[in-house]
Amino acid sequence: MQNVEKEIADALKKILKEEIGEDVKIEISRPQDSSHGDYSTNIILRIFHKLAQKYQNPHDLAEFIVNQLQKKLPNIEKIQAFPPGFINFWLSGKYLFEKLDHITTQQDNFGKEAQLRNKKIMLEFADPNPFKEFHIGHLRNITLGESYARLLEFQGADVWRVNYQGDVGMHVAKALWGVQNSKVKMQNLKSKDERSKFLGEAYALGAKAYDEDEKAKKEIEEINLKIYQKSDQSLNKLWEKGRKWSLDHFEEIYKRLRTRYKRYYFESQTAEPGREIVLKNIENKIFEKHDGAVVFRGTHTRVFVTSENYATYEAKDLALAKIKFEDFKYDRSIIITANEQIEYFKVVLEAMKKVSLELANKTIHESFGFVKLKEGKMSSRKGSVITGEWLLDEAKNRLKSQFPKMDGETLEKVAVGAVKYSMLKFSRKSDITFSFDESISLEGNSGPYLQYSYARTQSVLAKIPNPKSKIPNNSKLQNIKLEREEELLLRLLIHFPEVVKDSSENFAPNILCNFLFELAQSFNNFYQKHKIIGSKTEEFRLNLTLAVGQILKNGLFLLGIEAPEKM
RNA sequence: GCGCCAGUAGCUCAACGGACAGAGCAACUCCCUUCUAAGGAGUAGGUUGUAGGUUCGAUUCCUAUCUGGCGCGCCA
Repeated sequence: MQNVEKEIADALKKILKEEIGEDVKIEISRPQDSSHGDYSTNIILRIFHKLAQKYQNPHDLAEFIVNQLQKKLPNIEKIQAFPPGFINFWLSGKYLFEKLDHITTQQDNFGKEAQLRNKKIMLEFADPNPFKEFHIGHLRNITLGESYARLLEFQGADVWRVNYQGDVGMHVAKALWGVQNSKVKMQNLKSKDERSKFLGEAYALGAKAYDEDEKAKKEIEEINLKIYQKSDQSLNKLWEKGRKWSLDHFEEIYKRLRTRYKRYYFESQTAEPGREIVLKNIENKIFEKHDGAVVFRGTHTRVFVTSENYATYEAKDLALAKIKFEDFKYDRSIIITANEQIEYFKVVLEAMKKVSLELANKTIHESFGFVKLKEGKMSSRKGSVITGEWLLDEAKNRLKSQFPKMDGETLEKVAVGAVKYSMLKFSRKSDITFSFDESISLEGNSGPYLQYSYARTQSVLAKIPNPKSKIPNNSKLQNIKLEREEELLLRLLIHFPEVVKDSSENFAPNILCNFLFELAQSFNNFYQKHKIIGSKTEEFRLNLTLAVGQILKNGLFLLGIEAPEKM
């Protein structure tokens, strides 16, 4: 199908070039208010200063351009200049009906683009640390990451989802110290819940001791070194056991969240090569020795190898980039972490630029905001953490008490959908204040609202034996006089591909959330006012319902949320 | 101390430098003999932290200032 935005932009570009003798960049957007048309541009206001001698004001120029454009755009039936100088475009009925047809034909592929075809993208997200809890910050990370992966794939990219987990380092040493000094016996713990809870408590114990007790601090530092060197047999065993417990637990969460990783990377695997990279580059002055440690002087100074001679997170990341590239010759490598690592990555990338310019240029750090708790503070060192699993279970329990008859599968889909949506609907970079009640809300701008709207479309369609056979041809449709609600819905539907593209390019699932919410609202309004089955225009309305259902399904998929047929 | 980010309705958040600053929740009115009421229609709620500036136009950009969060050589 033709791309109307491009048609408009090209036509405008040509006319403006004749007027001012140079190329201008034209932006076509969807007006917030539907009374301003299906597409709009502010280009006249932007370039008016160049033609101020020839025209009285921007509106006059806009009028002139509108006249030039008339009849040049086959899919546009009305063009209008609006003060102070906007130009607004309305799509033709023919185009709208063709598009509707296109949606129901394309089905699950509707909205797909080929922008990123043949592009290999490495996408690292989640990054929970074994021995520590999978908390709601990780939940936001994994939810954003999975959605981003799907958005990129929808644009044609070949995406490798990878997960980098810190199985060595001070946090592990603290947890192991906690294990050794805990009264609880590991062999008594049978269930996965008990085990992950125990590890969380052990970490809290170790972290507290590290801060408050000099002797414990020494012991923890020793444990840390022993793990790096793998020098202590019994400690190794403990480490392997705890590590496995954690990873098994994480695996269950990934499954519930419908995320599958292509590769797992571990810090135990990047530490040594990372250290080597750094040591190798002291002589050429990229890194420098200072107070026994090896540091890099960038925007600020960071330690890459400690005076105890083990690699820090910084050094490990240098090796990770290399290992990743050996596995998958990526065009782009994206790492998703919380905002607090922005400055950290700035310096690591500065160092990487000197060590390996090629990899550094392909690497992008994308961050997201902190998840605050409305109900109180969260701290893993104090053991007062809301775990991802707890939240999912809590959502499910509350749902169950409200809908006792709902089957287990749907319960899970809706509960997970509610939690995921609550992480996606806000703009990615801003901190969010997280509330249980809102995160598992079923009303308003929520995951379940979208799922419910989808189920509603399916429920209507299920009443008709074969709704697809009821799709009329276009010539028949064009004589239909549309109701207000139908027209608004139809004119909204068609923007889905643009929204997906926008959402993908900016790594902003919230844009898609907002659109889907608006769409569901518009459909529900239509549904409330007009009877679908048995109406005079039943065929058209079924077709519209089919298209809405399809877009909700595709959109929810891109958010990583499942769309149940029934609720 | 330095740096980064943010302050928008009672609450939680939207708004490529654009058109009367929008939603959801909470409050108040209505709508189930009708395809799913997890729904729909409506009312009320704002000097966008403060003071300047740039612009045809500023929540958005700049400067100052206040408040909050985060980050700053041996954690990850």
